[in-house]
Amino acid sequence: MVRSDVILPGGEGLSSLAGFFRVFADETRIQILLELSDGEKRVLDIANSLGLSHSAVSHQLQLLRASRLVSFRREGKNVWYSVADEHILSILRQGIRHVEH
Amino acid sequence: MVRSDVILPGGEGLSSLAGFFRVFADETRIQILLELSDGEKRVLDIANSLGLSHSAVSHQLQLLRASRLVSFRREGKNVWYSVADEHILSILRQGIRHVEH
DNA sequence: AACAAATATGAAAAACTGCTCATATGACGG
DNA sequence: CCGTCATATGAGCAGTTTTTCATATTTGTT
Repeated sequence: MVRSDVILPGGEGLSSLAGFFRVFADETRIQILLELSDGEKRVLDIANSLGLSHSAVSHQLQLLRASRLVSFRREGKNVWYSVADEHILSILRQGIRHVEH
Repeated sequence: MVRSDVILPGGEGLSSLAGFFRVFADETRIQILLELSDGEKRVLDIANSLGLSHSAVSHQLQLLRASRLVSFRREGKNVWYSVADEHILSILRQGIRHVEH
């Protein structure tokens, strides 16, 4: 494999590429994504499952929303979150495969 | 896709998974890996190409070594670095594809 | 041996992250 | 409308990360 096979990201692309990987670079966010891989969940569902404060989860979900890794829909008081698309989980899976050797 | 399709990493696996993605979560390290995707390079080659100090590059290379993302061989005064395996670049490529939509 | 070249390392500053705590917003029931 | 439930947001703190600067190590040359 030579460099020309990699589409080189220039200045701004480089920053968004690093930013993209940075989202996965946190245990809490990974756990949230894995929780959501199970299906739609609300903020408190996730917080309870993972033993985290609702605030911590909400903050991370805002970040995941901003990065477009999760979708959400409001239903009354509740907000249901889900993984934005299959591709996200496929990247996680690839990472898992790598750390498992 | 349901959760059982994702091999769930437990406590320690979760941390190494996050750690794995963290390596890609930095512009400088991505640039270094892209430089190396071109073929073997020395510390100063990389530093000059990217306009960084040799010290900064050397520090990052130690980190990339510790994470086993790069290989290296000593040749006299020089140390030649290269990407450890094709899989690393394939993950980078997948990320690039994603940020490009 | 003395020196220069390439790389490595340590410490400390500067920048960034993720959490907590407190407060705010928005929706529903009474 | 008032209280409560679910979620969101802002400020600040603690811990981590990345760079810089100075110094050390290692190898080759004269």
